[in-house]
Amino acid sequence: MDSYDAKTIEQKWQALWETEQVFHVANEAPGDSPDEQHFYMLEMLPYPSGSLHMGHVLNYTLGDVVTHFKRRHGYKVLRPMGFDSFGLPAENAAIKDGGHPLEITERNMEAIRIQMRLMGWAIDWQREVSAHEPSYYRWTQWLFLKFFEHGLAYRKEAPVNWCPNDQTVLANEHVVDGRCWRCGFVVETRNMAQWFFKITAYADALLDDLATIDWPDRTKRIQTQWIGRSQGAELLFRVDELDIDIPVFTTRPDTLFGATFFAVAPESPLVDQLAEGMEQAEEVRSYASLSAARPTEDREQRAKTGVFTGRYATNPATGQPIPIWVADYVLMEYGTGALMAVPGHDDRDHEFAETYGLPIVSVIDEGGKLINSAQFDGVPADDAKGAIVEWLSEHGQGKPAINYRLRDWSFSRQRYWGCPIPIIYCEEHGAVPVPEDQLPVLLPEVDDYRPKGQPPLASNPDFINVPCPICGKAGRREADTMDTFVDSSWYFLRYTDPFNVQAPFDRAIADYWMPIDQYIGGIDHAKGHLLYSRFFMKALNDLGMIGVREPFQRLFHQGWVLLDGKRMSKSQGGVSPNELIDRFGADAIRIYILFYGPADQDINWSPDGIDATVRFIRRFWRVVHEAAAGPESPAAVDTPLARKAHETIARVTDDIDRRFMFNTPIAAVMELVNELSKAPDDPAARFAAETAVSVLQPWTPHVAEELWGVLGHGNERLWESPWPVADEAMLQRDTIELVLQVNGKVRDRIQVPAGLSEAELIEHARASEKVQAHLNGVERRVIVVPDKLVNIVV
RNA sequence: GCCGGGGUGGCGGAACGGGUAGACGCGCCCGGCUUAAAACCGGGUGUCCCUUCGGGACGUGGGGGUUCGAGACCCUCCCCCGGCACCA
Repeated sequence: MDSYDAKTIEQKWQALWETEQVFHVANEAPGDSPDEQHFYMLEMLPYPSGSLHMGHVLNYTLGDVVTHFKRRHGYKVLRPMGFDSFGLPAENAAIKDGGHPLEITERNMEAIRIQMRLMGWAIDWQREVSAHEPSYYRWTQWLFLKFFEHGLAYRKEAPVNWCPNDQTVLANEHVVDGRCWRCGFVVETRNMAQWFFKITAYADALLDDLATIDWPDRTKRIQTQWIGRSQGAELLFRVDELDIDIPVFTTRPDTLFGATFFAVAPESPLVDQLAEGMEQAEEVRSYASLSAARPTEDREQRAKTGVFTGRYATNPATGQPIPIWVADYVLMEYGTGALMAVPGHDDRDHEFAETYGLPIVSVIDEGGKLINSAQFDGVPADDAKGAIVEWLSEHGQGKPAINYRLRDWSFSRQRYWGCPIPIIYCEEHGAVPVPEDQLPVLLPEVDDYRPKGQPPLASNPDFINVPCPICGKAGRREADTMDTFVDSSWYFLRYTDPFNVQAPFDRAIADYWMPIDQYIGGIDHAKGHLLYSRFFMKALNDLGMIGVREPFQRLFHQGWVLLDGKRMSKSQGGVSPNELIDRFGADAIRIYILFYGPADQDINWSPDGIDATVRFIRRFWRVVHEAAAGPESPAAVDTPLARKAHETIARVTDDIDRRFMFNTPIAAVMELVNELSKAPDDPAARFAAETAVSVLQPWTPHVAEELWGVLGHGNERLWESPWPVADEAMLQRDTIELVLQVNGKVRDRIQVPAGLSEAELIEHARASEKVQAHLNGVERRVIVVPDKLVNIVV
């Protein structure tokens, strides 16, 4: 017996897998084996800003176990890999260290490919896709044009989030606590013409379809809250002097009779209109411009302020005039930018009314019924909501309405390293799409891609100055590039058909594989990537390009690998998977990262225990070799060890398949190996060894393959051998341990034959001396759980 | 403020439908092998008490409850983590 040498074994099998491309799956010709079971396994693709860290190792090893498990159940498994290769980190690295983003990106990609091969992950490398390659982004541009054509991508001037450090606009999803999610700088609001995807058109679909997918509740909740659907009403408040009706959104139409003033956001275009011609016009305008300029971040911290415009609106319920104020607690971006203020039933309105001495009227009593509300007095508030809206709607002053928190996705970025937006601006024709046959619009070389507030592409005249596709007169290309989240919103579709030069993907092929059966990635993408991709899918479905409406049928979030309490990242360094592979071997690392605990739980990184994993593999190696030296196990051998082996098959299978547990199967195999080492002469020893090797294979594909050969299966390939099936009969026990309790306390444990009647079990219980010692008193009751326990209550 | 997740030995965790708490592993202790160490092998290891063979009490963040029986269910409090947040 040779001693276990991870490096030699791992190199040997990795070389074979690569040479024979064993993890490649081909697309069937249309009509071929339509009944074949297939499975699309995907983990979120890496961002090549450095090499992989232990968080990736966890992510991709999880996917790898599922891949092997499904393959060995006869599924045709698509498990591709690619790179989210456009984006700021590569560009920032290039600016910092010199060099070109392309060079840095491709260098990192190559390092990651090498790491992935060293880990032994079962990836179909023939389908590799990278966002920055023209063969890919050509289709990102093409999809953008389709969206543009159908009004799903549009350009408008709007207040957007500006990161002063990265010198670019950010989507709402990437502003965290008022700061840039990448660099942590406080985000400013700027008015800029920007490109948006009309994700709000799908707000309801994005909410409703959550019911159709198997996702963690937590993630669904994050998306639900982010979309923020509120049911309420739109009510009109008339300003007679100006002959206008101002709409407001409210979720509490039942409190309308208590609306004692009206408030408008400082940024609202109404401010000018209201102030015009009033004696306090100057005061109002300067208040509005001052408070609008305040960073949103501290707006909520301060005491509420406001100024009276001198105008009045009519409360549609009471017919009374109520003063119109401009107030900084009114948000332009929510509802209509104006609100009816009900100080009696809203804390914020109350605070404002106290500050400025405005009337406070209570319209709901302690019993939840309306008061001071004319004909609605006595109506329960919940019923009054509908009743009041209905009453108003008869006069055209209100209607039911739904409001969302979700905003359209702003995706233009004033940076270099991204997908160019295929639009040409013409004085006469406006934003003109680049004709399809001229795609891709290649990202040109530029000398200086440092952020200067102006997009770097703007300073490249050869790129910018092009004729208008419609009239041929001088035009200008769009100089912004796309958010990288556009690239990653459809990459999983390209994997299905990566070489297509006619279309981003063939619908029949994509329909065959989609939706993704199992997606694995970090929960940090809950309201970004995972929402954007769902939007893309729905839009593509509506455009007739794909047959499904949800991209990720089942979703799992791996936990974070923490180093000193912080998430591992590439920049942080510290733990290099390469070094660990070199010292301990990939199989040991794979087991180590999955044995730590449940996969959705965070891991506090510590190298303690890696030694133990290597020790286990060595022990496994030795015990299997010993069993291999012994005789073949008879076909239907029935010994305690054989039963343990069957039980292990059942446990491992159930743990992966039903429970998505990856740590407990390792423990189950360890138990089997422990028993095997204690019973080397058991006739089932060889069978037990084969079982252990076979079910551990998804975790340790290299050493398992090697040991499969040692056990005499050298002509087979374990990675494509059927998953073992436990014999039900062998899972039945003929004796069981009966727990004997008195008053719910365990007093004895005895071995009895399985399947005894209640009376027989009670008889056994009474016969126990240890039970008898505690039976001092009147027996009141006996509880029997068949084949499990007897509890005598005295 | 609103919504949600979690708290089990010295440590990571197991216990899946209310039925043996602590599987498996780390660490530690004892022993074997060895000139020695490493490696490896065997045994022990929740806390406390009965000097013992054996046995007993307590024990899953605190308190209370339901139940023959609670880590699991209910109420309440404490602590940690996440999402949303002047969202009308």
